[in-house]
Amino acid sequence: MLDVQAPDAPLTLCPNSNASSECAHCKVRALSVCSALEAEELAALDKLARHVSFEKHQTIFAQGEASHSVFNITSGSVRLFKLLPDGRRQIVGFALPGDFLGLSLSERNAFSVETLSIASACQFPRAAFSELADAKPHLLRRLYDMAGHELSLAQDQMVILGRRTAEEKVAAFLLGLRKRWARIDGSTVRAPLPMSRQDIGDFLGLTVETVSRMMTKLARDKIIVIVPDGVRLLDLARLEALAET
Amino acid sequence: MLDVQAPDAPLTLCPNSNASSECAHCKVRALSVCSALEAEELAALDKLARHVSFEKHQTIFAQGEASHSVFNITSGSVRLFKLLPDGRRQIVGFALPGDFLGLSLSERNAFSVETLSIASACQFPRAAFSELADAKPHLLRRLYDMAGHELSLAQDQMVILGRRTAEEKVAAFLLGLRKRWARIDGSTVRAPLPMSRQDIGDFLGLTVETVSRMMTKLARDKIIVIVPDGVRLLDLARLEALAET
DNA sequence: CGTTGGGTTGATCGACCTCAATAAAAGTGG
DNA sequence: CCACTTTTATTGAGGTCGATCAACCCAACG
Repeated sequence: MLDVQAPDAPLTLCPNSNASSECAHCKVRALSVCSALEAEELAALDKLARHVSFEKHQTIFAQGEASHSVFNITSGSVRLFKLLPDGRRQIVGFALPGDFLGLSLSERNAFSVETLSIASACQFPRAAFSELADAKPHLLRRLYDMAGHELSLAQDQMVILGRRTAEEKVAAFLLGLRKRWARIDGSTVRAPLPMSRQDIGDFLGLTVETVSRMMTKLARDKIIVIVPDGVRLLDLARLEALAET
Repeated sequence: MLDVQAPDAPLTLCPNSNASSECAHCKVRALSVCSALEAEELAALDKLARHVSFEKHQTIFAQGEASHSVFNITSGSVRLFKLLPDGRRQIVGFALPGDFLGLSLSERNAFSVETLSIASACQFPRAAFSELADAKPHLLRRLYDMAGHELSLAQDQMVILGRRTAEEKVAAFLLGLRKRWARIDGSTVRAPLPMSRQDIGDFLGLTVETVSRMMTKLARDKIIVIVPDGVRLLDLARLEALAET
């Protein structure tokens, strides 16, 4: 895993050979699938890794296609979504640096993934990765724990989608996102929003307009401040009261 | 795992010793976590298993409590749900025979589980089960694959909750449930509904009344027939058209 | 600058919720 | 097996939250 946040990182595929011994410098390693692996396992992973970079709004893989690779996001962020035949879209998640794409290792992609910004990732061939998981129980356990965590987040999202009002949805979304950013950059009140209002709406089961209205309502109530590229959470207590679990 | 569907099975905890060598007779083995395990692994699982039975509407475990056990449902069915402080409820899933409860192996239960009918299960101590998973890579891999499958179902449910109309929700629910019953009893058009309309509503993000109205609408349109304890799916094609992925 | 892709705001509409009544089913005790 | 209660399901009438439709704003960018 390269240090992909170097400003001059090329927007191209890097040859596999470049990836070796780069895990040691990886900024997201502590957050990602690679954490808590032994040296030998990390080395084996390293051998499979190929570092890739993507432009803004580029498709990484598409729903329904055969799945060739799994990815570990190293910089930037992406949206995971499902499309209905009539064009309705449900975003099933956003992946931030350190997040893993392809936990379910299925033959076909269950959703599409597009970047929200320029982004980079470690790419692993799916079949080889699956075999490595079978050969390295620590890795498999790590994947299992991550899948359990994702499952739990998905269930939280079901509550949000099924039983919360528009205002509660937006509050819960902002809190959840801030929490995830906190792991990455330690920020405590800033929540960058690399995704559009439309994306937020498609994640929360709302329209753009409703998301916008709820954001301005939260801002008018002095609970958040809308800043360029994100929000600042002013009143965590009231935000949590709105999003109460 | 006992043959729990014996009509005179007592509604009590069975001593651990009774469970040994019973996996061989388990009716749900082919469907459950136990499938695709080697003899030695199955024996190790068997040693941890304790067979338990539950009455109708009994709580198996509750949201927020420390998690002591994981379960494999052997008969009957249960609802998995999350409660908000104000009483709103979101059902995050129904478990049928063969389904596993506790995939995420977390310290605290993320949801509550209640039976919908009399039910029975194989109970395993969580800590010992987790250790066994680390010791038996086949078991771990099986758990991982099941978690990936559950995650995929959860994402499908997000689409249903976020982007489908009431009628589509009910149609998708009935189709999904029939598919799951088909694995168990091979039935092709019958979908038993052990859960109440309220449960269905809390699963789909609807009210009881709306569920009832949509069911009668589907029945009026000759797409389903409402029968005691369930529905019969008359027109799979039209039902699938409504639920189209 | 014009154009384009968000984002915000307002007015109106409708799908689903709420409240209420009734019906049907499932227990329960005699 | 039958009154009686309790629970669950259905149906109707009316209200509301969020969707829809439609302007308008604003910043980025060729």
